Order: sequence, then structure tokens, then C-alpha cells
Amino acid sequence: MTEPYNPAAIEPPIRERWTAENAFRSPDQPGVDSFYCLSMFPYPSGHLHMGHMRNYTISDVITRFHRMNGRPVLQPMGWDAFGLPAENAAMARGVPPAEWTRGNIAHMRDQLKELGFAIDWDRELATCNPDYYRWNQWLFVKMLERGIAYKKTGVVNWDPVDKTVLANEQVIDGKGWRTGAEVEKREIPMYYLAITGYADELLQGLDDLDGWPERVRTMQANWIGKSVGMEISFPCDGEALKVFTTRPDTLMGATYMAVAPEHPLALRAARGDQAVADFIRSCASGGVSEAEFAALEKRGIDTGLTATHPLTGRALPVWVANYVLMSYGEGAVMAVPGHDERDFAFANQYSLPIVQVVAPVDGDRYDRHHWQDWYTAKDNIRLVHSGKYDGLDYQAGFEAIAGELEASGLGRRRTQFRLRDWGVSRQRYWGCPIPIIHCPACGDVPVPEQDLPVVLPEGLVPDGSGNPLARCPEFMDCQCPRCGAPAQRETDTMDTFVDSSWYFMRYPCVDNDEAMVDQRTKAWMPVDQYIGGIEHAILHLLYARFWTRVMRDVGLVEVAEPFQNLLTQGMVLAETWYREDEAGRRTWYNPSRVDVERDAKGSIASAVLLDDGKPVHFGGIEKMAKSKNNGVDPAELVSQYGADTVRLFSMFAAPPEQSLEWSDSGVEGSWRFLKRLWQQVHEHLEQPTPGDLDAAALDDAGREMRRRVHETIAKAGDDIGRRYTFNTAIAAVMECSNHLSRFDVRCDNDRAVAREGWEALVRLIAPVTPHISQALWHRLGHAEDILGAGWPQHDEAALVQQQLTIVVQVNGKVRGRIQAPPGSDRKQIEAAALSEDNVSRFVQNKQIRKVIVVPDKLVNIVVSA
RNA sequence: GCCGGGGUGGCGGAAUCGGUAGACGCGCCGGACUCAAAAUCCGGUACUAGUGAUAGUGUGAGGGUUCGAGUCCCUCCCCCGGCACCA
Repeated sequence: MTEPYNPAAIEPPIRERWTAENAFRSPDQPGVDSFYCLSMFPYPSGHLHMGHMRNYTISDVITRFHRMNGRPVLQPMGWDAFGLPAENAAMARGVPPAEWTRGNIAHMRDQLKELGFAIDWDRELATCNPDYYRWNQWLFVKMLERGIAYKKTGVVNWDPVDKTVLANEQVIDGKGWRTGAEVEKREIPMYYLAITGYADELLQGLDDLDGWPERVRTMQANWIGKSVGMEISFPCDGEALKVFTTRPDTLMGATYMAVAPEHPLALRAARGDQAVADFIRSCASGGVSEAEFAALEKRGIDTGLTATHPLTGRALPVWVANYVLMSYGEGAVMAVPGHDERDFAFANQYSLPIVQVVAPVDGDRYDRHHWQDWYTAKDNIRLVHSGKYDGLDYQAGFEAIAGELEASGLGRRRTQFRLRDWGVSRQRYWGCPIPIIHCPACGDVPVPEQDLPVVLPEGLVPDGSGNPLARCPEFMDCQCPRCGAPAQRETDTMDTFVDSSWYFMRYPCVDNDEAMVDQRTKAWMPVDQYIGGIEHAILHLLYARFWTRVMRDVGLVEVAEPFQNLLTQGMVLAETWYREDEAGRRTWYNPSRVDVERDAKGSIASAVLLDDGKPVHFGGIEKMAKSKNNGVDPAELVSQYGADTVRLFSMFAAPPEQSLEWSDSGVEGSWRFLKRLWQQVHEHLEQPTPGDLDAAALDDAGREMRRRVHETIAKAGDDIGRRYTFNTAIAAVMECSNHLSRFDVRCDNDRAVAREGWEALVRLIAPVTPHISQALWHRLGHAEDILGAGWPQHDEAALVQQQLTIVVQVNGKVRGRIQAPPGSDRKQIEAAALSEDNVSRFVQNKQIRKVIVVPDKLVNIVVSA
């Protein structure tokens, strides 16, 4: 009997050996073939969850694959350590956020280490450490000097009871999460970063990011939202009411103007009209999130003011409308209800005139009561009811009207972006302090470089009402750096997206306390492969691209694009189970406590809770979350099955970009495979050690087995190295091991085939299951670590097949198969296909119209009915 | 509401460039081993009909292009991610 597979015994000593040898250390100076493999760093929430587990296993597989191919790899790890959850935990437990956060980091670091990831821990960083965030502050001051950082007012969610600013997440159905009070919009001064100054470059740059998923590039392009159009002035009350439009061709269809409730014209109208003032005040209730905003019922009120149409001179009523955004364009629109869906709905609701000015070149009838998509068309249209512009198409209409407005000084061509400048001020304690001192005489003064960092006091406990920094004189009180007078510090901290916008440039030089980055950063950047959740497709990735460009412009790095290749992993899902009480309230039970009965077909027949044996109901497959109690703890599974089994299942169950459904029996299956692999390699080892393989001397069975091995080598290398479809690489290894275990070894040369096969499989699966691979590799007689074992190379000659199976179709339906040597000519294949028994039944007495031959693959015989 | 993605057996998924739909795994059914169970091993498993060879049907729904469509095009339905203060 061979020793059974016991990961609890084999895994820890292997990890200790890696640690002792510092096996995952990356060089400071990378060479030409080095590879920077980066995962999105975790928020230290307390425990490693399955999403982390999946993310870091993906990057570890890629890292180990490149290491086995002889490339130096940097795979670092750090902590996105500032943020709201620490303040919530602090409130709940009365513990300072710093203490809670650092405890979580220590625990999660241990959990990561137990998974055997090839991480260079010497480069670990945490964004809550002053030696990291001082460089946020340093670059922020540089941005102030360059005008990239500036101050203006912004709108936030205000809880009138707690007198505090709320995050969008803390606003539930328009009410504060703790107080239940109706949330209000409030304008406060904030710092902004002028990302819009980079809008064009950020958009252009997407074209060259061919290592990024198309969908992410599309989402970013739409987010930046470049529109070419016109700024048009409508004279109004002695001033110019400016609007931006992409459709100046429809100007003759403008029947009213709509301005945002925060627009200066609206505020002016409110001073003389109580109803307008009341309306504007009613728009101030509710939160600031765009999703909420877009779901609002469209409402408005006439200001009584009129604007003059720049072409016709007609008077257009000016309305205040809640569907106009102050933050886009000019905060005002010319409403063309005939050809804009939102204007159309609004005009119908308030009985405002609707005029058709666009008509299809041929066709559809215009109906002023029912909206049609073609009303907004730009192609195959002509202008109507537009006076001298009648008959022009979109482009000609645009040019004609634009030209006339330019001549009269009432319009100019302009490009408008949807992207807004990045507001980075947060009215929160647990974040990086914004390095500003407020002096009664000098105003807002940046903290000089030699006084950085502004260190966040770590002992405070927030209470949900305002920022505790404001009540901490040791932090607040200081001297003005300019005049020396007593002054006060800024209490706002930075958005945590600032922390995560450049951490990957700090890993290479994490020990440098003289500079933000150094030569080593330049050498390692850009990141070769970035891996993280699809939920970061827009904000984080766009901010990081922006921040990298700022660092480039300050002369710190040479690259503009930080991430050459991007892999966006899907979410981790699990079953949900519940019981419902009389009132319809649901109690959710963890899937690990549920026992499922299946019928003869394998469908779920019934399910009971293990704890009381009573039934529970299936609630569908959902994202692992506390609210549905369907989270599975990776740490528990690791202690039960070992790291390799958990890693294997998470890579095998789905391709990385898709969502992954957790399944306990699936984990069992991965466990069984590793047990079999262990057993089969040991059985092979019980036989005499074979001599050198003589490929030319193999019989058909031996040659066929060897072909499978080399096909598996070729496929696994392609799947892991190019396609990133780890699930199919694993399936190929499983399939090959099934064949190898059934391979009838009849001579020493056969045994040499088996040895070559097992040595290949152990290495092919090593990036996924490094512990068992290293253990088996040693037992197969090799002394080095699995990372140094080298990636197997396939032998082209071994892939050649004597006979191929060719499918024969009649009218596109498979009717038979024939055997033919590769490269057979069309005539022979056609003849063989027609003489196949079943095929001839379908062809006889029919007229053959055409025969399509796909060489070495398929024949399709097209016959008439 | 807007932007993006997805939908294939009982389940997770495979089919890489328009060419054999269902690899691999789970589950289920049958068998071996066992006093018995677990574990393990062997065989079967899209659906319908048939002992079988085989035939018909089948990739969310409906239409189209093609010798041939899971894959391309159009319309629709459902699910998921993001929407700027969750990270």
C-alpha cells in the first residue's frame, strides 16, 4: 500500500521550504523577459472571501506559469486599508478603525499564506500607513501647483438628524440608514482633480489597449462620453442662456427651454416667485446618486421667463425641470420634444408644444402622441417645418445652422464630455488627510513638502455624526506655513480611489522613504497582467489611468497606460436556502447546513436543514453575501481539503471571466482527482524506473498514448499561457490522466511513455496545485522546487496521426464517419464518403447538387429533395 | 432610466476562425468489493421513439443569412454588473 494523499501533512512543510528559500522574491531590476503580475489588492474586511480566493489563484496560476517558463515575475500584495467599513465597525465595537484594520490585515495575511501563493511578501504595503499615504499628499500638492487639483462646491447627501454627510450606500430609499431621516442634497466646498483635462487622451488611449476586454474599453469610452456639438446662446432677461446640444439641426423644433433646479436662472426666478422656490426646494430632497435621479418622475415648473430663439426670434418659455443635470453641459437644454424622448415625455405632461422637424427620407408617419425611436435618427432623414433648412440631411442641416449661429455670434462648435472632474474630498475620518491648512489671513495653504506627511491620529472612534478629526485639537491646531499665525487643518480626507490609483507603482520601491517612486518602478512598469473584479471596469481603472498620466507629466514615470493586459474575473455565487414565517419574512440558511435529496434524474427533490431535519426552500443562485447567508469560508475548506483542492476547484468550475457557482460536491470532485493523481503516480513509481524513451520503437497503442500526452502539453500551455481558460487546461489534464491510468504497460519502453506522461501532467497542473505537484515531482526523482522544474515542451512529431476521422453530412446532418490519412485529396474523400453505408441510403435516388469538403474534417453532400 | 455583459443536459461548464453540440467534472442509474456502510473501482447517462442499427427533436423566444449557425444579422423576453461617496 502506498501512503494516502494527506495534504495536511505535505502542504505545510512545502510552504515552509518556499519561505526559507525566499522562493517568491522578485528581482529589483527586471530583465527583458520579466513579468509584472498584479491582482487588485483587497480591502481588509476581516476574512478572506471566495472572491479574493479566486482572484489571487488566477494571478498565482499566471505567475507560476511564467516562473516555470523561466521568467522573473513580480507578484506583490498589499491592503486597500482606508474606507467606510472600518468606521462602521468602529462604531459598532467602540474600537478605533486603525486597530480593527490592522488586526484584519494580520489575519488575512495568514490566510493568504496558507494558500501557497507565490507572493513576494517583502514588498507588502498598506495604504493606511503614513509612509504610503504621504505620497498621496505630496502628489496632491504637486497637482495644486499645476492647477490639476482645485476647489469648488459639490453636492453631497446630507442627513439632517445626524448632521453628517452620507455615502450613496448609506442612503436607502432616500432616507439615512441610521436615522431614517429624509436625506437632502447640500452644497459644500470640495477639492477636485481635473480628470476632464485628460478626457481626450484617456479616450484615445483605449484604442491601443488591445490587451483589455472589449467590453471594458466600450464601457470606459461611453463613460467618458465625447460629444461633438454646439454651444448655443438664447438671449434671456438681458443675459445669454447657454445650452449644449449635439443636434443643432433640430433647432427649429425647440419649443421651450429647461434648466436644472440649481441653475442661476432658476435661482433668480425663485426670488420673485414662491411656487418656483418651493419647487426647487422639493428637488433638494433625496440623494445624489444618478440611478436614483434617473428613476425620478419628470417634474417641472414654468419660471415665467422667456428666452429668444436665436434664429426665429420667437419667445420660448423657460422651465425648471428635475430631469436636467447641473453637472452636464451648461445645466440647461433647448427642449426639442419632437425629437428627444425625455423632452417629449415632459412636453406631453405639461401640454407644451411639440413640433416635428425631422422626417425619414422615405416612410414612417409621425405621431405626436406616441414616441417612435426613429424620431432621433441621424441617418436617412431630412429636415421639415424648418423654413429655409427644409430638405437638408443631418450633416447639411448641422453645418447650415451652425454656420448661421457662428455668424451671428450666438453659437460655437464645441466638444462636450460626459466625464466630470473627480471630487476627492470625503467628510470622513478614516482616510488620507488632505494636506491643507486654513489660515485666517492667508486662506487655504498647502502643507509644504518638508512637513509631510500630515499624519492621521489613529486613536479616534467615530460616532456617526460628523468627523472626529474636527474634535481633535492635537490634529486641528497648527501654524500657518506662510505667516506663522495660528491656523486649523483641513478635516476632509481623500477618496480611497486615490489610494488605489497608484499602489502598483509603489510595490517595486516600497522601501524608498526619499521618493514616491524610483528607477525600479520605471523598470517594472507597466503591469503586464492585471486581474480583478469586473465591478471595477470603469471607476478604479479610469482613475488609475488618469493618475498614471499625471505622474508621467510630473516626470515620475515614463508610461501613460499602467495596465497592459487586463483580466476581469466574474463573481462567486452560491445557492441560497430559506424558510418563511407567517408574515412572509425570510430566514436564510447557509448552504453548508443544508442536505439535498435528488430524484432519479438528479433534480432537487427536497432539502432539509441538518440542524433540525425540517425542510428548507431553494432561493436561487446568488452572489455570496451576508444578507443571504450563502458565503462559504475558504479557510474552512482549506483546513478540510488542503489548499490545492480549493485552488483546483475555483479554477476548474468556470472560466475566469464568468461568474463561478460554488458547489460542495464540485469541491469533492476536485479532491477525488488529486487523490487519484497521487495514487496513480505512486503506482507508477512502484514499477521499475524505465530507461530512455525510444519513440520510434513504439507500437500503435504506445504511440497513441504518447500523442495524447503531447496534445495535452500543447493544449494546457496554450490554455494557461494565451487563452487564460484554466478550466479547459485542467479538463485536458484530467482527461489525459484517465488515459494514462488505463494505459496497458507491456514493456520498458511503454513505461517510459508513462513516465514522460506523469512527469508532464504533474508539471502542467503545478500552477494550479503547486503543493501536490512539488511533492510528486520530488518523488519522481527531482530535487528542485516545482517552480524550477521547467514547463513541459511538446514534440510536434508525436502529434502526427496516421488516420483521421472525417464526418460525412448529407444536407448538413451527420450521417456517417469515414477514416482517411491526413492530407487525402478531395476526390478520394468524396468517393469514400459516398460509399459509406448510411450515407448512401440518404443519397440514393437523389440528385447530388454540390459536395463541400473541408480537408481532414468534414464532407457535406448537398442533395435535392 | 442610461451604459456593459450573459442565457447550452438534472447541475457547473466544453465546442479557440461559420464545420461532429454536450469534452471534463458534479449528480443520478446499474454493477463489483463488503456481514453492512463509507471509501474505491467498472459501465451507462441531452430528450423522444425503438431490443438494436438508427430516426426525429434540441443551445432563452421568434424571424433571417448560409451547403452548414450555440457561433453572424434583426426583433423580443429574462438574469447579472456599473452609474461618479461601497470597495
